[in-house]
Amino acid sequence: MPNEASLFQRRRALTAPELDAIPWIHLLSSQERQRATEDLKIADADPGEYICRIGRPVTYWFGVVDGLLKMSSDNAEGQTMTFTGVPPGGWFGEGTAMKRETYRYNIQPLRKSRVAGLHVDTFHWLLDHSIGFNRFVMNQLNERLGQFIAAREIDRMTNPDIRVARSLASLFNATLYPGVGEVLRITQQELAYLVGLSRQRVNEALTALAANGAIKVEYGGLRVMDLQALRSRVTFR
DNA sequence: TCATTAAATTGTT
DNA sequence: AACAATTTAATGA
Repeated sequence: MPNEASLFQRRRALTAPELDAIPWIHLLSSQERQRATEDLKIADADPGEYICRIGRPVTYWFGVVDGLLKMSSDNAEGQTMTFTGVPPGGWFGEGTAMKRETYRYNIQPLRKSRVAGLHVDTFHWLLDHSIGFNRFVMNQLNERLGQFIAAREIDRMTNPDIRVARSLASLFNATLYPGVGEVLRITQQELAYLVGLSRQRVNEALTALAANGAIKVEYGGLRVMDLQALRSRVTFR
């Protein structure tokens, strides 16, 4: 069984474009950036592999460079409950990293992904030294709070079309996931896992959303045409 | 670079 | 859950 300890055994340094794509790197001074760059690691993660597990002590603050991850936890009955997906540009675990506690959820790739990691000690060093970094983390926490409130609302939705629409709107959050852009790379099967519907039903919902002009369905991905419509549309058909 | 083949994804029942 | 149709990725000349 692979675990997070083995993940960064396959690590390597980041290439220049990979480094450039990290949203917070540009907020640092040259000195801070140098320290962060020296510590940053990147690794390929396979589907099902654990990037972090509930209860394990925090060792890294993680970011998605490429691919798609899912954040989940296990409830009392042992059932797995998926909270959300994490698309490219997303960084997570800052709350736990700040408190140096143990992870509160499991993170696994839905497909082959490239994951970057910053050691928790370096994370704290940046918190102690960089105002730009603090601003990023604060903004991140604030946005995520909004996400979790939205997620609770989504859970109460019974209409599958609306569930899919709102979930998509969350994944297209430009602040939390700056790597996504216009096109979200996600298959209908992957989206089905995230929203907890069958692939068929997701396909039907996507067709309806496309008919409304909110998105365009592409092979292996979705293009946003009207993000507001995804967020606010109350009913379809 | 192009043609062929395999694999992945989508649309539908 | 199964199937056909479509798109992409991989392979090799």
